[in-house]
Amino acid sequence: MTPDTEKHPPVYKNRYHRLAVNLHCTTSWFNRISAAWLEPYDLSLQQFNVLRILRRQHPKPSRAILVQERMIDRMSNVSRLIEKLRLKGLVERHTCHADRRAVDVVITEAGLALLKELDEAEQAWLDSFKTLTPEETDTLNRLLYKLRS
Amino acid sequence: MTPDTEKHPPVYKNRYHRLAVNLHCTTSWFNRISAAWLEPYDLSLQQFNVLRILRRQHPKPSRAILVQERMIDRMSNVSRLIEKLRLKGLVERHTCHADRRAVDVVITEAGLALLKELDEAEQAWLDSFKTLTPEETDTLNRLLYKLRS
DNA sequence: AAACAATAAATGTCTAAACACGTAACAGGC
DNA sequence: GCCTGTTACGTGTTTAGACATTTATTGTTT
Repeated sequence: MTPDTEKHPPVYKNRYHRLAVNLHCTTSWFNRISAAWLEPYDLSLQQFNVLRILRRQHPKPSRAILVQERMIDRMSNVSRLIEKLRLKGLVERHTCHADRRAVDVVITEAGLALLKELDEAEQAWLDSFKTLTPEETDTLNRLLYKLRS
Repeated sequence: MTPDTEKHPPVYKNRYHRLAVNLHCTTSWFNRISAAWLEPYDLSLQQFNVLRILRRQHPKPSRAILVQERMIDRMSNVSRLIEKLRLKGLVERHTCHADRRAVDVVITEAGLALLKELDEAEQAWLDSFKTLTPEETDTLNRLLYKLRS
């Protein structure tokens, strides 16, 4: 389950080096469990997040560029991602009246319904983190935020 | 620099939900800075780690499957990854005498020299984490490890 | 020894990300 | 209105990852 790297750990130069390896393991682990919980719904974590961004604006439309700016993993491929959601019937896309370069994206009823279903399923995923106590979770949140700042 | 998601945060359901988003941001951030520091050496984090696994065994050869088991990001494409390192002259590959299904992989002098160069450059990368105090780093290490357990 | 299963690598295929570039629309200066 | 630069999006291409399948070799059973 866990990589053997943890059983045969490299000799850490110092605590910061240890953190680097630890973060690498964590990113790998996080990507695995995220993909796993969304897999039954045929969504990627990216797509899930875009849907949530759209829901936060609903019923107002969101321009594609706003979605891109708010995405966690920046990417230049928002067009393709939105197109995939559209093909699944989860969003609608209309060229913006005010600015015909721009695209207005709106989450559909189907999209909202899926998100609602996911909201419930999400708790099971979040429970993966319950190995940590509430206090530890708060500390981890604070430290991760500080790390990136 | 940081995604706008942090400036327009979603309404967190609870601290664990907040952790999920936080981890997503962290994985994204970590992948970015990791790729950035290795980019001048034309290595991926994966390739770097494989070289380190090989160095830990040096001068003994490592079988491909051992490398795969110790990799942090598991993947089925070890063959291709090793082939890329071989094309760069960083490793050598010989079919194993004892078991002709297996492949012995050894890091070359060039590979060792590159790693030595990287060891020095690595410190600059690790300094990215110095926003945390030593105590905070130890705490973070402990919490991340506990999180995945 | 023959048959069968198990193992170690390699490969094929499909999908997604990274990056650069192209295109259409707008905005401002003249 | 025309020119220039900028913006918003789309697309083409290359590369890497995920997953399944294939091939060659080894071990095991009878």
